Amino acid sequence: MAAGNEANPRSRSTAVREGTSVDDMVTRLSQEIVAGDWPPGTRLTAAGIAQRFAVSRTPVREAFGHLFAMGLVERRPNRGVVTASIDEQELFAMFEAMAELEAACARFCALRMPLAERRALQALHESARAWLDESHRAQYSAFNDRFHSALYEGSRSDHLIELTRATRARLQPFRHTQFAIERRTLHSFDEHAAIVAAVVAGDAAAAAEAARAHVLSVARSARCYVEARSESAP
Amino acid sequence: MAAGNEANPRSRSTAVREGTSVDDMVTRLSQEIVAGDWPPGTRLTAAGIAQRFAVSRTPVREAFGHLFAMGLVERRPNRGVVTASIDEQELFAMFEAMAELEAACARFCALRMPLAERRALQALHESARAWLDESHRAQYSAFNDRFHSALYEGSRSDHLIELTRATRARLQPFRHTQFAIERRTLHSFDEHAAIVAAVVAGDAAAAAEAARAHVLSVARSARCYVEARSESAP
DNA sequence: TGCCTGCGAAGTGCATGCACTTTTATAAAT
DNA sequence: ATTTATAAAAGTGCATGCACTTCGCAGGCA
Repeated sequence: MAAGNEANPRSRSTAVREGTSVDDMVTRLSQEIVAGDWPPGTRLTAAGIAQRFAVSRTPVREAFGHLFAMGLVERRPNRGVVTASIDEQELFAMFEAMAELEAACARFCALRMPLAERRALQALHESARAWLDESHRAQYSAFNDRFHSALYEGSRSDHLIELTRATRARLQPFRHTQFAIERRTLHSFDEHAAIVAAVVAGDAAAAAEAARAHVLSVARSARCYVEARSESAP
Repeated sequence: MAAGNEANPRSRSTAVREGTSVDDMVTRLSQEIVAGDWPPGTRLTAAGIAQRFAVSRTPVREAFGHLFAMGLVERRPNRGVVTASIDEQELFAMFEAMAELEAACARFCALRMPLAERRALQALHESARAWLDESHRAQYSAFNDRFHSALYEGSRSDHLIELTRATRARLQPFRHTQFAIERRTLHSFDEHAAIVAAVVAGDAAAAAEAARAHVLSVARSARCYVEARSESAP
């Protein structure tokens, strides 16, 4: 159902003490869940995953712990883990929280970003003009990631950045689809422009409001997408 | 150093399948770390903890994973876990994020709390008058927890509530001490009053600002406390 | 004396086995 | 035919063993 079999029997001696076998599994599994390879509710058996990654069940259980902490799977005592399902209400709640987090980041940017960094943010934003056309969807998506990262980092508030990134990661599969919607790229660019203008002007309230509006706008697009998908395959 | 030895050899048969041995350890260890029983940087050995809780090292490792996810310990590959140390800068970053989170909660309260709940919040706040005196410090602290919880729940935004609670938990040991400071209780009460007034009035911006100011005020108290402690025992 | 080197203890990380629980398949009874 | 009882299969959760890594310390060398 998901990616192929990685049971690559590289000489055991190299696998031992690799030190990252758990992290490796966490990375791959989270990517797959987030990408939608495993439909919500899919049961993940320790033995199955262990075989796939050619390790024993012990590290797999540890990896499950990480995935649980990330909110990507649900744990039921004595009954294993299943991939988490996000219903529409939870999804909107997460976008709502995301909007507040990004608003806080934008607010701090407006308050304390150094002048050079404000100019850099503006330049980054302007650079996206080249990717506005539908044919450069991938490039615009990559730019979008950089833009939002710059907004987070600009807040200079490590814990806020951490929370924002974590929430963003969980929303990844739903944000990712937004640019499939007609003209969304243009709206996104305009909304970014409002954020940048407020940050450059040092207007904290306006920056927060613009960032909030932007995320909620993305949320509406995602909601359309989810509704469309759930109708097509109920 | 921390609590006593729980190696209670209850008949193995009851311990088996208890289903909660890991959760139990996580709860206890997190409480102890948060309470400061284990000074930051203390090394936690799997064997030691296993002996203390009368389990094997496997569930202990799983518990370590949870503690790591909570940010209470740091993990170094092949070198075990040590209790996390929060330096002053990180501490302030967390309070800063907390201020934004509570501001967002207060904002949503002002926007969407039902009338009955606003009245309940006001009543809860008023009830604290009875505990303003220094001699009722414990009662005021308990009230304070309820008040903030009501503010989170009132936001009606599950993910935001989750983030706020998680951050609050990590700040617990530092918030906890605030009421040791002279007259802090009175300031706290006044700040709460401002939040309540804005929420009741439905003024989102004022509610957010009042909540933010309140948390930052707590942060200043905590900072004084940390500075005092680090001077006394360097 | 100061720096490297190799040994040993301590401790992590993973594999495996087993007891127990849940689930599924099968058989009996109404 | 449907429901209930039962047994086997599948799978979780923990204990234990062992290979490997790290760290501390004594002895060799300059």
